[in-house]
Amino acid sequence: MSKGEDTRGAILETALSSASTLGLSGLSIGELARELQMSKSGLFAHFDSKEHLQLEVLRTAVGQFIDTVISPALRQQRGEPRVRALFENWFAWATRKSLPGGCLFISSASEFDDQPGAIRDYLVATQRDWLSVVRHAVSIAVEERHFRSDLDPDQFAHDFYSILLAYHHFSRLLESPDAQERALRSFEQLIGSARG
Amino acid sequence: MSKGEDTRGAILETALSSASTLGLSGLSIGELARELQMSKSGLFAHFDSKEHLQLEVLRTAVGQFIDTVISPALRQQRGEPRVRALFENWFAWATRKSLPGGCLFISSASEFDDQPGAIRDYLVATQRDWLSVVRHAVSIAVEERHFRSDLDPDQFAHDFYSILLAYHHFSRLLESPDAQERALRSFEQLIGSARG
DNA sequence: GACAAAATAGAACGATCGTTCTATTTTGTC
DNA sequence: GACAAAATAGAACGATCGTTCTATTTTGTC
Repeated sequence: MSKGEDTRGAILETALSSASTLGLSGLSIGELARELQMSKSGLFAHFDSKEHLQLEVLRTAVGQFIDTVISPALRQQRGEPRVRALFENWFAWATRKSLPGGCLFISSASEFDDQPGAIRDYLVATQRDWLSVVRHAVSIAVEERHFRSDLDPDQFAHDFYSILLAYHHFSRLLESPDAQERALRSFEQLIGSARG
Repeated sequence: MSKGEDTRGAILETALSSASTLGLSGLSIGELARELQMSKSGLFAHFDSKEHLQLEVLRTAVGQFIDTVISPALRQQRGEPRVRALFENWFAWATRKSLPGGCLFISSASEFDDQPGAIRDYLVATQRDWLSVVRHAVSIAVEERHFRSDLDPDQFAHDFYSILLAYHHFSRLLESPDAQERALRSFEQLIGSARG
């Protein structure tokens, strides 16, 4: 790994962490340079534009999401266990130390839902991918007869993600101490109704 | 109504609308002044600080929320009809023309969940109030024997709001055409399980 | 260690930010 | 319509924004 790639990686780590609390738009090249003790122009040279930096931050987050949430789940047994793993791993993701402000995808969602452009497009694609990973795991669980055959995997994926969205909202803004417990309960109910 | 109050009201209307798409932090006094064809300093004089302007925008939104969602629901029959009205009225709120960017409370939530201060405090208080309005309507429905007696109104309010949060996410970012239909279906299921 | 290439720093750009100050205009009352 | 009060405008502030340019330093290769 060359020096440049090293620096670039360090910048993206720091930027990801601060984007999770300040939002992607809240990122400031000057502020990042100060944190990393380098010059604005030196930092800028790695990305050519702020939007490109923001996209790279999102790509970094996607990489971590795959490593933390998706890949470990794929190593679990097909069917219900894998669906459960996706759910549990997501919590590990949303509470990991490198994301002090919670899931970057969720916080960026309302930030960019009205801002057309490359960032919004990438966010939308990412969310669609995530939903289809869940949907696919669910249809495998139907195949394996862990879930009932008339289950709608699309609706399940939707309800699955709803639980996570609500958890994020309640735990971060309202600081409800029972947010996680509630999410777990909702999830068990969802699984229960899927078993039929 | 004096001239000053008139202007102030017009500023808040415009600011609310643009905050719904750009976020509360995205508000710019210079940009607002341009839209309203007045001077920055003339506009500024009404609020004394940007944070105060942001708080007043939120207060304006709360007023509209009460008028659109809560008051009409309180005029409905106690019990399940009132709970239904709260749900339906919320959709009118989230799609109203003065909020082109959707519900300001939801978009501000992830924007300020990591920014301590008066705005965050006010948002938290607002969300708590809203949840307790729902909770109260639900316990009345229990009293009226529309819902089963062992129903947990707190959990119901949580699930109720989860549906709205998910709808907001899916309809705004992913532009799912079936988001509302899905929300309605989830709501009917929630009501069904509450009847017991 | 010479040397080109890669990485970083420094200074400056035009633009915009929120805010303060003073001057001017408009409003409402007698 | 005179007159004080209220509302608005204008100019300027220091700070920060993303970006561009040129100069310097550091890296990696022979």
